Amino acid sequence: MPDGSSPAAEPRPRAPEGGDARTRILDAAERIVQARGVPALTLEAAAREAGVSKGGLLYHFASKEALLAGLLNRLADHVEAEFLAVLEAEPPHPARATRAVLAWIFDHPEAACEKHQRAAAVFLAAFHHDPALLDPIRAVFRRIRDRLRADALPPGHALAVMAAGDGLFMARVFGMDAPEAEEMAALRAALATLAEPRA
Amino acid sequence: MPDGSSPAAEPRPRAPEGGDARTRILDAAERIVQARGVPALTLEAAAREAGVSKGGLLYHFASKEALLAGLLNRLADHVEAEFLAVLEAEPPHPARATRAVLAWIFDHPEAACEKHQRAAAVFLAAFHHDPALLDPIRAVFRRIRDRLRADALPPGHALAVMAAGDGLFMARVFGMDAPEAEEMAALRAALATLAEPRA
DNA sequence: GTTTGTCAACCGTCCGGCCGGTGCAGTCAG
DNA sequence: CTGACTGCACCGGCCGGACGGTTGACAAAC
Repeated sequence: MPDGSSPAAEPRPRAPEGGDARTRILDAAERIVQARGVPALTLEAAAREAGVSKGGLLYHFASKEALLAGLLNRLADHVEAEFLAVLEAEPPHPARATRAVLAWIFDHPEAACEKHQRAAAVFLAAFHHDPALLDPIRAVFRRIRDRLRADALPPGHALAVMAAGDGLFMARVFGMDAPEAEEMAALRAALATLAEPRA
Repeated sequence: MPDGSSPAAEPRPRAPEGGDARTRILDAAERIVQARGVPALTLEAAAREAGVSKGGLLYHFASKEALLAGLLNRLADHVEAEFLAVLEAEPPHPARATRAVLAWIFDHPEAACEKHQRAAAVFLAAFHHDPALLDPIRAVFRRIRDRLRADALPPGHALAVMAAGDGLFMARVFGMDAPEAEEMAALRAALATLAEPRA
C-alpha cells in the first residue's frame, strides 16, 4: 500500500475549515463509520462529509484500502499516546503500568467515551476490509503488554487486568448491557487487588 | 423478521447430504464467513456452498437479514448450551458458575477453537449488517452474568473473571498475539484467586 | 388405478442499484 | 507552470432481491 505519508508536511494552510485536507478526510471518515456504521463508509460519503470532491479524496488516498490504512495508523498513534499520557499521570508505584491501565478503563472522562466508540468503529471497519490492516495497532498493544510484564507483580496479574479491560471495552462496543456504577466500582476494586505487589 | 421456524417440522427427508436444507445453508454460511471473511458472505456464495440454488436459499431465508438472524439465533442457542454443559460438568462449589467460566475459557478442547472463531465471525457479520441482530446473544450473556452474580463471592469478582474471559476471547478473534502457555497458566491462576470465596 | 390437482421445495435468470475506481477537462493560488 | 484540487461522466462488477418456472411426492377424483 503506497501512502508515502502526506504529500508534504503541511504545505498548504488553505482550508475553509479544520486542518489540512488529509486530516479533514480522516475525521469525516471516522464520523461516518461511527455514526452510521461500517457499510456507510463509502468514498463518496467520506468525500462529501469532508467537503471534498471524490476526486479530491482519491488524490490523497489512492484507494479505499489506503484510506482505511490511514485511519488505522492514526488510530494506533492516538491509542499509544493516550496510554502514555495516562501512564505519565499515574504516580510511581511498583505496578504503575497496570494501575495506569486500570485508570484508563475506569476513569475516562465522559468525552473520551465517544472517542472510544469511534476508535472501535474504525477498528472494525479496517478488520472488515482486511485483517492485516490491524497490524499497527497490534504492535501498539504488544508494546503496552510488554510494559505490563515489566511491573513488579506476580505473573499473570497484569495480564488479567488488561484482559478484563479488553473485555469491558468489547462489551461496551457491542452494546452488552454494562454493570451499573455500583458493580463497576466493585469490579474495579477486584481488579485493583490484582495490582497490589503483595500476593 | 418473519421466520416462523422451519416451514414444517422435517417434512422431507430427501437430502443428498447433511441434514435438512436450512441447517445445511446455515452451516455453509458459517463456513464462508469464517474462512473468507464477512464480505465474502453473499447469498450466492452461501447457496453454492450449501449445494443449493440462490432461489432455493431465498426460499428458506427470505432475505439476507433473515439468514443472518438465523445464524445468530442458532449461535445464541449453541453458546448457551455450551456454557450450560460446562457448568454442569463443574463440581459443586460456592463459586461454581465463575469457575465454569474459567474452565470454559481455558480448558476448551482444541476442536472448540475453530468453533469459537466461527462464532466470532458470525457475530461480527451480524453486527456489521445491523447491530440489533445481536439481541439474542445479548440476552444469553445477560443470563450468564446473572448466574455469575449469584455466586457466593465478594462483589465484582465474578464479573472481573467474565470480563477477562471476554477480553481473551476478543484478543484471539482479532489476532492479537496471545501469551504463551506459561503466561496463560499464570493468568488463569490469577483469575482463580478471584474465584475463591475467601476474599 | 390412472388421472388430476395441489403444494412444498426448489432452480435459473434477470434487474436495478450501488460502489470502487478511472479519466479528463477545467480552475485557481502561488 | 505546477500542484492541489473540482466536477462529472462513465465503466465493470457484484449483490440483494424478485419472478416465473419445474419437479416430485402425496391425495382426492373418477
